Amino acid sequence: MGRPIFEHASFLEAAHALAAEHGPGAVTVDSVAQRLKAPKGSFYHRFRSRDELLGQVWLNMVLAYQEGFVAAIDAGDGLAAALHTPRWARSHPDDARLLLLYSRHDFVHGDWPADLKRGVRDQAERFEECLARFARTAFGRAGSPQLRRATFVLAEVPIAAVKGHLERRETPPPIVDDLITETYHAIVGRR
Amino acid sequence: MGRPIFEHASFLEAAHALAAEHGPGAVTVDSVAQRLKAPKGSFYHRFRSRDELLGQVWLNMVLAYQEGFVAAIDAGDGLAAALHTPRWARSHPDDARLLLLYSRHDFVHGDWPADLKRGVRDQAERFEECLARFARTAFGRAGSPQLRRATFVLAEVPIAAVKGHLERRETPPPIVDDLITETYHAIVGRR
DNA sequence: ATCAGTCTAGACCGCATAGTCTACAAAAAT
DNA sequence: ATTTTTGTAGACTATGCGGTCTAGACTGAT
Repeated sequence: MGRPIFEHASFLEAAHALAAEHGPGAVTVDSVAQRLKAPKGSFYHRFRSRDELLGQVWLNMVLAYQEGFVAAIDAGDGLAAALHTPRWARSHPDDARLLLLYSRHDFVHGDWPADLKRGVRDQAERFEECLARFARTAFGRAGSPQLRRATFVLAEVPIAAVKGHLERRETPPPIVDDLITETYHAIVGRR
Repeated sequence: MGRPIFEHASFLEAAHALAAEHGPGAVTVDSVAQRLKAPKGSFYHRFRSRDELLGQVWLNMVLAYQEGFVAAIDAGDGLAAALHTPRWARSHPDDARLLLLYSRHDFVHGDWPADLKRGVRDQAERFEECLARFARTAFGRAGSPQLRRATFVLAEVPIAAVKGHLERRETPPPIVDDLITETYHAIVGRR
């Protein structure tokens, strides 16, 4: 076998692992390279910057998270969408920690690389579209107060209910689902 | 007038202002000193380290926030305690941003200075005591599930409901209080 | 008046980190 | 066989930061 080749994906994996272990702040170009035993030059051959690396890591996670959420909304099941967060947190504890405990800005400080900006915008749009669709079916229309309610019940509450457990590195207990469900019924009614 | 004197409190104020404007990460010893036109030496004359400065800033804010919360619990008014967060966010938008949008660890990385550790612990204890007291009056006892419910309804939900607005630098609209109130009644019942 | 203690003043040091540069080795194209 | 391309290799640079150090000015006690 000839000289080693360091793949694009390997850098993403290494960065993801480091972030999961010590937080996104600990993901430095050197630490990533060191973990792969790759030289710095190889890194900068694949990535324009550290921001590009961490932006990709973040975007990948968000997209994976969003999939189940969008599917639940597509199926017209608002409660399932609300419960997607604790369920996903149980099956993907590392990603959940990174996504819910840190913010986008802990991954990429300042401006995002141009090509990723696009992906981030699309992702946000798709999410807002889900909220609007839910608001229409649950509340009849998608005006500002209805959207506000939708955000509360589908995003804010589920995330808040799960956060504390993620901080303590626990898998969210069943009571979390109860709390989310009770809140859901209180806010949107039973239908 | 003789040479200038740079007070302890001035450093705290400058640090607080900088944090409010650009986030706690932007509070560097140099930036604080520069804002006061004080030399670095004066800073280190008053503070052992950057961590001590930011720890004090954080602790002051938490204590001020907690006051109203504890008062509501003392008065036996759980709903008022839940609504304290949006109300306080309206009257202290800067502090609310710093406290709710960032974590303790964004102020002091790693270990806390010994003397502050004490304050932080006391603060956490006082808060948990409030939760326990509320759990007893609202749910009859303060077992693990009751405490979990108390945390949800008094802390997690109110903070989550307010966060998005703080991010956008809006004052939380009245609907936030509605959502918190509806959730409160759903979780603890009406009494 | 003198001395000790307090505080300003800012140059300086050490370290971590993002990013560059040049050299070279292997593979692919011609 | 020769040239070009691709990617490894890692020393080096630039920058920003927390923290130290020494010099000296002001203040209050004696």
